[in-house]
Amino acid sequence: MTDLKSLANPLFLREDELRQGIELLFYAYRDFTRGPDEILERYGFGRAHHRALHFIGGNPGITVAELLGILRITKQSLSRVLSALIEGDFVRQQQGTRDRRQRQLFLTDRGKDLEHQIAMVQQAKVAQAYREAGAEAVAGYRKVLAGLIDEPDRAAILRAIQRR
Amino acid sequence: MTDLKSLANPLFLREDELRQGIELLFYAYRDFTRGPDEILERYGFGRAHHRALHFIGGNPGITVAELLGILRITKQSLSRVLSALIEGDFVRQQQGTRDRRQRQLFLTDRGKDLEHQIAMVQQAKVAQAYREAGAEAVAGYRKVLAGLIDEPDRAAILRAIQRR
DNA sequence: GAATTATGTCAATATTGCTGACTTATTTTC
DNA sequence: GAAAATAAGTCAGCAATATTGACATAATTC
Repeated sequence: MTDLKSLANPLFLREDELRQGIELLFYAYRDFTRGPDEILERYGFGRAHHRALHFIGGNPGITVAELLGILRITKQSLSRVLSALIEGDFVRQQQGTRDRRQRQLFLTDRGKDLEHQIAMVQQAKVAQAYREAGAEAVAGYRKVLAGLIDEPDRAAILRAIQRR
Repeated sequence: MTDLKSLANPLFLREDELRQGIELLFYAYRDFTRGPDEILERYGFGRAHHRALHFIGGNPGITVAELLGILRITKQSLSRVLSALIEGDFVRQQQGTRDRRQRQLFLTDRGKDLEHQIAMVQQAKVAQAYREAGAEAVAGYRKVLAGLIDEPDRAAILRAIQRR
């Protein structure tokens, strides 16, 4: 411990500790997306559809540009996904009130059902992990993940998340 | 439906708290993969190549089957990625010693360089988040992420991660 | 009125994943 | 020692998700 490793790293974060943190994120994300994938398959949808459903569900009236900013994909990629969701009556568009160029997005009842169905699976998984880890660990989990969000949007994202 | 809901919430974990935990994971993962992506692009590689490089680098001599089990993709998907890495002299194969059917995988010097280059970027990001959050938060982060890993492999993964 | 913005659309392409069928070499089992 | 199982590789085809660049329309802002 008082060896080369900590000398090489002035902040006492050993390389293998950091590697563990990185791999845990990989494994957790890998397994976290599995449940949703199985449900979505039954509707002919994929992960991209779920992300759209999720963020429209959590932000009713969100504009296309805002959604693009969250998902960090191109307009064309989102377009395909949104078209499918609108076509299947999971999402509806409404001309913006304050700016009529905008299309505000909302879940239909069907969309709410599907979003909720998937959310329950993910929430059950997170709830179980939270319960096993305890409240203090949860606070740490949130703190570290927040720190992994890139500036300069971190503050805005944290505000948006905690608004609800 | 009502069953799922109560399953998700037996310990007074409010839905919006769980949603926050879910979204933090999404945002953190989104930004966490950005740095690597930019480096990989210069080599004509993608995220899949990085995952292979990473786990071969961390587990020299890993077999194809073991790597498939970690990545949870099919043999054919891995094959394309592995072929490109071998072709470009980033990875080399060696017939297994204990079982000659196996091909053990190793990084070449070139592969180690690239893996290291990307690892530095990711480790810097994690180190910064760890520093900002503090040691106690880091423990919580790890505890919750570990809980998100699916059984029955969780214990084996945790052992493998901590072996180094 | 001109410039900018929000959205949508077209065509082409890349990456990453999938399935199913089959082969070869090797090890294990009976 | 023969049969079965296993590890790996390969082929052909397909699907989801992403990309870029160019262009069109409508509405807002300057």
